Amino acid sequence: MEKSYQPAAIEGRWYRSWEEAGYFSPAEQGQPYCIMLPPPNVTGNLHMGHAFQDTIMDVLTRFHRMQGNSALWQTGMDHAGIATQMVVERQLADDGITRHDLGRDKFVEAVWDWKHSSGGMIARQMRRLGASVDWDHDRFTMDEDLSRAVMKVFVELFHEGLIYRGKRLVNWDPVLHTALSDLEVISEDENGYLWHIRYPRVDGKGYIVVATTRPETMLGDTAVAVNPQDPRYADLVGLELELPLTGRSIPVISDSYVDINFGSGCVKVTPAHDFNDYEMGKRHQLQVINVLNDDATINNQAPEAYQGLDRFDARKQIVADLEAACLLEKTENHRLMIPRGDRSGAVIEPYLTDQWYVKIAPLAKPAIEAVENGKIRFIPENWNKTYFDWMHRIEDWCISRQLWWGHRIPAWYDAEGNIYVGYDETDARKRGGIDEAISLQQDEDVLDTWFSSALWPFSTLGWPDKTPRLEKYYPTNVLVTGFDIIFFWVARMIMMGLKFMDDVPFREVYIHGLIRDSHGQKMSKSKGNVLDPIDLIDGIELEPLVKKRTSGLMQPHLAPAIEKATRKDFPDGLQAFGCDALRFTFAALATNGRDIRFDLGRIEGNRNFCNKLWNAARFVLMSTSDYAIQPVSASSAADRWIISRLYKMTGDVRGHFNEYRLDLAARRLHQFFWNEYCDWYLELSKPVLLCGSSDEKNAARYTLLHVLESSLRVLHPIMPFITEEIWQRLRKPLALKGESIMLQAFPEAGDADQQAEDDIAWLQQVVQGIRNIRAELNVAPAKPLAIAFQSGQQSDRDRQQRFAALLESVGKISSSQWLDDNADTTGYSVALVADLKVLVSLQGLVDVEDELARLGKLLERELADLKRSAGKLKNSRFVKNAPPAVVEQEHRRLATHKTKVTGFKTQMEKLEKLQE
RNA sequence: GGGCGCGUAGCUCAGCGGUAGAGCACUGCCUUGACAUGGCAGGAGUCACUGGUUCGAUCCCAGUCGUGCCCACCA
Repeated sequence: MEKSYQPAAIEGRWYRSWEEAGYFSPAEQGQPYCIMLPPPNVTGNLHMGHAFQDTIMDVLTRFHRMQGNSALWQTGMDHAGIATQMVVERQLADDGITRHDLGRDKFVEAVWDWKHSSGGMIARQMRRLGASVDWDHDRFTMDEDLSRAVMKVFVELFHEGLIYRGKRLVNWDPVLHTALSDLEVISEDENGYLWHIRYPRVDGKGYIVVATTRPETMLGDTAVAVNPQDPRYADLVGLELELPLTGRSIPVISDSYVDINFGSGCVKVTPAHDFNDYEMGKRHQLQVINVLNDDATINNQAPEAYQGLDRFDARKQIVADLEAACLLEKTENHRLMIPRGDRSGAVIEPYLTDQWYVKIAPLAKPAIEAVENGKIRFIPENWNKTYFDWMHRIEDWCISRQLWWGHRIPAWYDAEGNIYVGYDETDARKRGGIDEAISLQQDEDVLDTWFSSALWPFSTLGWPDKTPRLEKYYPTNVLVTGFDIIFFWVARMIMMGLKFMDDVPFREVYIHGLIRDSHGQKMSKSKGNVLDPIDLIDGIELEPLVKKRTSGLMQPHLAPAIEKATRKDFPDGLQAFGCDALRFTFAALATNGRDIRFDLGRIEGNRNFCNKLWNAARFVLMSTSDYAIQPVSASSAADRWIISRLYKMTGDVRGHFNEYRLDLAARRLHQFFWNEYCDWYLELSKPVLLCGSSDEKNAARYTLLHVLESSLRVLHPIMPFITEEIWQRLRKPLALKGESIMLQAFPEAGDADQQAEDDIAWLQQVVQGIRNIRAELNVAPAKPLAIAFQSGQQSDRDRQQRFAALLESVGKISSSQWLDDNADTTGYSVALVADLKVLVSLQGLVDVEDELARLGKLLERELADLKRSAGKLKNSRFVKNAPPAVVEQEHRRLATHKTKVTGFKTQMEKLEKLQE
């Protein structure tokens, strides 16, 4: 074996071999266990969030696969309507063409071409991560099967009255020229103005002042509203006002929506361009005047002077014109929420159009109940509150998009505008009773991407056909996802699953945190703080990293700052840490419900852990390879101890995996393997291997191998590659059956061996006492020491005898002896193990004063503890009220501290006498 | 305006009713036949603040401050 672990050499090899062997396909036998991969966008690159999430899912899948379950991790990709269309349009733009130049069919063809040539990036990256997904059943939301599912759902919901077409205000993206759902609109605080405008009274008796943040919409005003409780305007209601710049006049109405205390208390009402005004307009039967085109320029409903102007240019012009007409009372700075499209970044307009909607209330009700009655459990639990909040206020879902890439809406119109819905035109005709003579036109729109994603848990398994896979794996076990798509995806899957499968899509939803950079910032291309998981695996030099981060920026002027920050944060680029170190780091950071600051220190430490594992294996193999190993049950205290610890660790890790506490599992594994197996057991095995009897040697060799092999299996879900590589090397010495660690059984926990645990705990205390003396008194670590024991119990004498050889080796002891209780110990340095004195001969080694100082420090600590224990026990309320076990424990502590205090004190007195 | 988090060692984070933990960083010693990506031994925290409940609070409750996120129609 190499002297240090070289991940690059083995990772790709093992992944290929697993995939070729078909190990990722679920086993025929066993309890079904299924996780749905949240399908990444086909345009996407694997980012840290994916890598984190994939690691969690892979750990769970491998863990259950090793328990003999029929484990399916369903993979696939999402066609991501808007995102994908934008990518391809941008490419066309490079050649100076628009999609309209190509026409719909040719454009869709171009998207498919693009998908086939460059849509597989994420799948390749997932392989680098070791993701054990079932590639044989890879799915894409635009596949024929899945499209059939989409059509069926649409048609059925339509004929049930749960999908309808309606004209109302939607969120309109004037750059992409499509409607968006509420969720795709991001509102953020931005700086703006509040303009106070005078609307003159038609009767010539002065004017009313209205305050607005959007003066350009006044062109579509059809009323001014005041609060009915507002005494200032009570007698104005019903009056007509002159709408400036338009020549129209509009009424004053009263509506309790108006806030008396905001602005002037008068609101201009523009039903066509504001959601609230639209509602108000309905209440008062106001006229709805749309003054915008679909690209947000002013249309011909407005005065000619403004027609064709962009809305923001029109705003400037209108403000100027009002000012010129002395109708602008004042302009104030004002913070307001600006809605923007999550893809285009364009300011969204409320816009009156015909769109398709899902009537959501009937679907939401059972979906709420499923969480209420525990059929679905959120982990951590508090997310169900977020879920309920949203589900209780949910509005009908706008599902039509004015795009070309996506599932085209299966609706046809005749010349009168009647609607016919069916799987295809023939079906639609049949259902509507229309013959060939009447010509029909299919709806031009496609469905929201999330419409097909909502069906993912059953469409990927074969629905609407009753396939064995669907039968076996639905409902799935757990959904692993980020909180950011609880509304977009999780809630909608629950609704659709209950509606069409009559059962929940998953029993648990594990919500993980967001991966941030080491400063707590969200990772994003424009911030230039993105880490590529593949770079963490393979490593990257500084210059290519800088180039990667600064090229292709939307705002190129940010490049210098990004370059500077990158050079500061990663002066040497990134080292190659390997996949297992990355995965282990993700697991260790996967704490419940908390965002994650990704810190290079952590992954470096875990890379070292891989190396530790590698070298421990190297040692074990070097110590065993030339021998025929006979399996034996452990007999020595050390052998029994490490097995007892292994059992404990295995049980703990199982529990942590089952509770989605990958962080605790990783921590526990690290602690066991490094601190118990390597630091203690390996060291304890060395003297046995060197000079034990042949039976003892065999037992030690077997235990070394056996515990290593079991640990590898417990580690495998988190670190698949290194565990497989080492496990393969253990097959021969342990005569293991099976081809791969992937398919081995996950170890079972077993009973603790309390006697062995007590024995080794004693030995550790003695050794640590000696080491402390050595270090504190500056005795060379390699210098053999003469040791004496004094006082203590019979059990101390027994143990000292049984472990003499181990003590000599691990404690670097040259000789040991027992002293009478009254023997002179002034020439010694002392460590206490309960009432046993471990004495190190000071002769010529140290200064008495140093020893006094050392003992003084220890004494001080014991005295403080003694005082605390005594104080507690003196408190009668404590003794009376605390549980007996706690009081008992306090008594034991007090006794121990007393013994130690006495021990240190007497030794110090002797030394002080010596000094005089 | 509502809701959800978070504030524990220099840093990143566990713990969440019985004497404060890990990794990294730091200090000292050590190239010991697995590993210097290492070993051994250390130093380091009034667990944000103020009250309350309790025999006992980092942990439970209330409030304050700081900080992050989500939702929401105040023109």
